[in-house]
Order: sequence, then C-alpha cells, then structure tokens
Amino acid sequence: MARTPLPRDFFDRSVLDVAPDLLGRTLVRLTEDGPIELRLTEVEAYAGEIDPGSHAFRGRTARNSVMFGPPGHSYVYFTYGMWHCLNLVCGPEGMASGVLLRAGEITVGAEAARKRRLSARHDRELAKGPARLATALDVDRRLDGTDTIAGAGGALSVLHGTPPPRDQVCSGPRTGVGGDGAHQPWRFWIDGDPTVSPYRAHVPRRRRTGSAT
DNA sequence: TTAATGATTCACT
DNA sequence: GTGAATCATTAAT
Repeated sequence: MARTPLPRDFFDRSVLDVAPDLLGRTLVRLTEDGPIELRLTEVEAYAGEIDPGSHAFRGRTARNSVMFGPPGHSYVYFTYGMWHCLNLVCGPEGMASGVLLRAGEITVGAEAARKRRLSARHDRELAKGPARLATALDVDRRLDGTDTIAGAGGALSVLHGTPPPRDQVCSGPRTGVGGDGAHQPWRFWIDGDPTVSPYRAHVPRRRRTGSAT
C-alpha cells in the first residue's frame, strides 16, 4: 500500500485539502545516479489567482503556465538568481493552485543527494528548505510540467507513503511571504520533525545601489 | 543561538 | 529597472 502511486484524483481537489495530505508521502525522483526518495515533512499551499502570495495571482505568464494546466504535474520555478523550487499542481484545472514542497527526509539515495548538497553537515539538512530540496533531487526548469502520474519510469512521482497521525500535523503562516496573504496559515509540517525548515518572516529588501542614508 | 547581508539570474512592469 | 515562495556565511550576543 505504502508504495502505491497517488492517483490523479488525489491532486484534483482544493489545494488546502491536498497540502496537509501530502505530509508523510514519498516523493520519488529518478536521477542519473539512481533513485532518490524523500518523505515529505513540510509544504505550503498557494491558492492560485485569489492568493496574493501565488505566482498565479497576476494571471497566466510564460513562467507559471503549468499551474493553469491539469493537476498532478510539477511546477518548477527559478528564484533569487540561483535556486529552484518544486511545486505540485492541484485541481481543478484552471484554478492555478499548487503546493510548494519545502522540506523532507531523504530515505533512499542519500549518497546521490550529498553529491549535490556539499554544504550539508547532517543528512537532515539535505532537503531542509525548498531550494535545498530541489538541489538534492536534481530538480530544475527542465522538469517543469512533468506529469507525476505517468507511473513508474517517470522522472518524478509520488507514492502513498505513511501519513502521520492527524494530531502531528501543524499549520502556520507561510515562510517568506509578505503582503495581504502573509497571515494565512497555509504552511503545514510534521510536528517535531528534525528536517522541517526554520520559519523566516518576509523581509522587504533594501536597494543594492543608491546613496547612503 | 540569532540576526544581518551578499550572491546572482530571470521574469515581469 | 526592480524585486524575487532562498541559502551560506559572517558577525554579534
């Protein structure tokens, strides 16, 4: 049961139902170094065009077009000049909602993950944060739009796994999200898990160039 | 331990 | 031109 792939129906629901339900699931990434498996411990929901924190808030663009497509596909974006982040698109199609995969525990293929995460001092830091997770699993824009329901042999898929008891699922404000959507408790994590990333409030960035004062 | 800051490319306005 | 769903490093406590 635990190794049964999640069906398309799983993702074809409200993102606020899918996000907490993804905790404890198994993400499988087939790399050139072999399979890497990850137990999801932290996620965030982004509710499409009604959510100021979502990339889809200002409508469809070349970058976010996958979010407007069918559920169960991956949405990968590039940010801060060097990092990638991995999302799973939720339904219904056209809602442009998705779940950001923020952290997890590498259960298979830690050796392959370490090769890409040389700064990690402990294995629990391999995927402790969304950009670290993407780096550890060798995820970049080439995987944008990948269908995770394609089944075994696909570059990316999600298995049933072992979800935690309901009372171990916590929720709170999303990390690094400012503006009107900042207060929504749309971040979900497994209570007490050592691979969950630390919360960081949104900080407006100062201009690089420009005069003193 | 926590807080502050530079890195570095791309998409969008 | 501006700012970004972040990370690694350094400095301060």
